[in-house]
Amino acid sequence: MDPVYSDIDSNSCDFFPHTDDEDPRSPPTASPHASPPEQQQQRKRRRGRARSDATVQVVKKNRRLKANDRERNRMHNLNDALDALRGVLPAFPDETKLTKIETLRFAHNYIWALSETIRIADLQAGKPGDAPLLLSPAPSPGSDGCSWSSGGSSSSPSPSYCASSPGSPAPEDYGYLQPDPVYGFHSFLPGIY
DNA sequence: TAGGCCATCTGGTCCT
DNA sequence: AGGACCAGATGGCCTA
Repeated sequence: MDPVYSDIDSNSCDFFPHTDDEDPRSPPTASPHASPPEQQQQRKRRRGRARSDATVQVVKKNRRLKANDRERNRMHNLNDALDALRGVLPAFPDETKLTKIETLRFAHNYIWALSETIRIADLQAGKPGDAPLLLSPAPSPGSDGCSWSSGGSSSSPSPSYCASSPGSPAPEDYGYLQPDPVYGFHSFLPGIY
């Protein structure tokens, strides 16, 4: 089990074990002091006010806990979608799980590579005599550190959005599309080569 | 030990 | 009003 989750369990298991409208941890509001009858009404009013303040606090807290729960679920859904995306991307032999940002960039590059493959295949279909040319086996990073040439094509949109992504274009990122010395570029496009 | 990655909390904003 | 979304803050875990 992920240690984070165990941590969550240990820390937040009491965050939402009950419904929003009840709070067993509500602080007692009874005053320990006795008071003269003439002050009872005032006290009552004051106590009523205090209780409503406490109630407001409890309501706010419950609302916050509920929002936290929703936010947690939302992020879990996001992670599930990310896992699903990892599932359709070509797996690496070392089974290293891609980080979130790696997954997104990989997916972007992968889609682009597949699109290029289709586009170039269509071109080849129109020119049957030519030597087979699919994807450029060695995409070269552009000056932005993230785009690369697409086999001499100038019309195809090479992946460049990530250039605007802060902190990205590390060389190892577009390495997904570079020929791997061990597994080769074809490992990037299973079933096509 | 520093840095990267991650999950969670939180408050703000926008939308329905 | 309440939910969704977002970004910043925080702390834990892991690895070089």
